[in-house]
Amino acid sequence: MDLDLDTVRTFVAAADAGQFQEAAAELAVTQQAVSKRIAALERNLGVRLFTRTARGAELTIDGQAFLPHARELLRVAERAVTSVRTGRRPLRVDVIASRGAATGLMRGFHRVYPDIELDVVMLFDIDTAVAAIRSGAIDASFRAVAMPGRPLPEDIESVRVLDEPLQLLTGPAHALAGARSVTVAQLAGHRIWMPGVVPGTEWAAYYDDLVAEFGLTIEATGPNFGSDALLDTVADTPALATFMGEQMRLVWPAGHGLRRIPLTDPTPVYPHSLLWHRDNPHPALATLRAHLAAAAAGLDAAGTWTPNWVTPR
Amino acid sequence: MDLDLDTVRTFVAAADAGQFQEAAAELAVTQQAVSKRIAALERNLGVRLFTRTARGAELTIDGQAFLPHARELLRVAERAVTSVRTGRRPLRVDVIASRGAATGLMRGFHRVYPDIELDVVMLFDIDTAVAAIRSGAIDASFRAVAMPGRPLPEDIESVRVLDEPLQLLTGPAHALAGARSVTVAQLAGHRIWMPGVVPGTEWAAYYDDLVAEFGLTIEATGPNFGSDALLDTVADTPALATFMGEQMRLVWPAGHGLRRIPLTDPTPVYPHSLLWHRDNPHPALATLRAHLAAAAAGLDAAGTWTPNWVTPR
DNA sequence: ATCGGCCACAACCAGCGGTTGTACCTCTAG
DNA sequence: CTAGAGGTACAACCGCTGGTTGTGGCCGAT
Repeated sequence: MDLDLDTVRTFVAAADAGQFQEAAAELAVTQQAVSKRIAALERNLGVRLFTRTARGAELTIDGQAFLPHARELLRVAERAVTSVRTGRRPLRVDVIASRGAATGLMRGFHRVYPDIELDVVMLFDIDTAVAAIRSGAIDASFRAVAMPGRPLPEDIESVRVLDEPLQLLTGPAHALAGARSVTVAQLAGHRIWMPGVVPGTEWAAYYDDLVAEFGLTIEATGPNFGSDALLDTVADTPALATFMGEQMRLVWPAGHGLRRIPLTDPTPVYPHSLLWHRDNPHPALATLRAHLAAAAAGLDAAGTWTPNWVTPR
Repeated sequence: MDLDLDTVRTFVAAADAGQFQEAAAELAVTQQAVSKRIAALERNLGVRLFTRTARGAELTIDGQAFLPHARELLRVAERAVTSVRTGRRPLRVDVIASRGAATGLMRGFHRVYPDIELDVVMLFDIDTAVAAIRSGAIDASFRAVAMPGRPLPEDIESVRVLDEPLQLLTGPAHALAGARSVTVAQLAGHRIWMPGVVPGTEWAAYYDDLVAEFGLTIEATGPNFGSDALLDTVADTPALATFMGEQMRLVWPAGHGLRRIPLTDPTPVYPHSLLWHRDNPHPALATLRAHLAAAAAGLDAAGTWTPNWVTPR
């Protein structure tokens, strides 16, 4: 069984017209073609959709039930096409990780502006994102930090939109597992494991600064086998802990007793910025920027830490 | 431009597999067929969806943006097909008029149980509805009243689920237009116009009883040109008023100054009942009945009027 | 440098889905 | 009652879409 959108369109036209002939005229085909399409659709679905009368065709109950689904199908097909049509396409935003803070911000935006069509993609790194912004392939990008000593191109604008506090993630047997909160100084001497942090990226620079300033021990070695494997290991290893953004949503392994512990004194935060092209005329981009600016106005930098090279607020 | 669902399915399979060969194997076609389908899709959309590499094909940014729409399209197509598949199909409910109280009840049900799939149809009269319930073409029907002296067949069960108060609808120049509420007795001598009430139906019987008991003047004559025409006429004719269910949502003609005036002493109510087949095993039907029973428990019959032949509460 | 894995292009062919022509049904008008 | 209008279905025909097999080219790994 496979629906054919042309046939579905024919069905909707016939249902609206109340007869095959008129639908055929609208669709610029012969009445016989419509008759055959509907017959094929009915054969495929295994139900009768119209009762043929002397002055047309009217929907059966099955046809009535099918009609809204058919309309929805055409709507979705239309949206799918416009999602890749250049010009008046949905706002296309790149987020850094599907469960991170950027996704949360976009969800919040969508709640406030449900009528603004959005497409979300995930690019590999900030260089790809900047190139995509310049080429117009995307309209905006959430990036955690700017690289030290490497300013953005002049035609790319950016603004800090969210500071996401870092939390410590430990297993139940970890020495700090019972703490309600932990100061950064207390972490000295504990092993912090951050696999998958690629040297040379903004993340590596961020943790390098954190280590240098507070004398932590961060092991960035080892390949990233995915967050599931990371969580399993942390849960089972009393001597290991890791960092994680406060808003990161996890597929929480049941019964592992993992703890999320806030960091204080100061609280290291991931600075999230929105990047876009100076000349991008997409109307929804202005709305997004205004929305995020309003949301960011409530941020409080007191007691937080970031490397000194990040984009200022 | 017209999407082909088979092609879209191929696109999703290729995106998931990361290469055309594996997608081809899953779809039981040759690699060349997949290649041609994707090429055709890209040509139709006017964008490149994959970048071909030596070890497969990975999504472009456009491809990433298109992917969720493609998945959605397949989901909707799947739902469309199941909506007419016998067995495990969505709960199919007949409502008496698209903007009436029954629709409101179903919306409330959908809010509480958003995961229960629903299809709503509108049948012509109670006889059609009963036949459809007995044949299994629909699972339940909202009907306003039972006919006097014509009990439901034994295999059809029903329960009162809502009493919808009647309101008076007048134009701005009507004698009662300024009233906050109107007693039924005050209506004596005023012309109430109810075009489109077909003699012999439950509606006709309802208004016959109302007339007989309170001495009103109801004109049921004339064809029904639709609610728009009715509203226009009522708005422009000082001597005319009509009845309307409290929950009826109207396409309110702007600037016509129409007034909805509650009726009291007593308040005539449309009794809405849910009808279903004794032996219908659809699990969602039990949920709907329980939901409506809970909602109906809060009804208060004090000060209301119905004909004495309606299904008791 | 060669091999393996993957995608694209070419040639071919079956069948889907269109067209025209016609039959049949039903309601209505004379 | 009959004839005509308006609507749908069936039959025959055919072009083109979309599959197949065969083959070549590209890229990365050994």
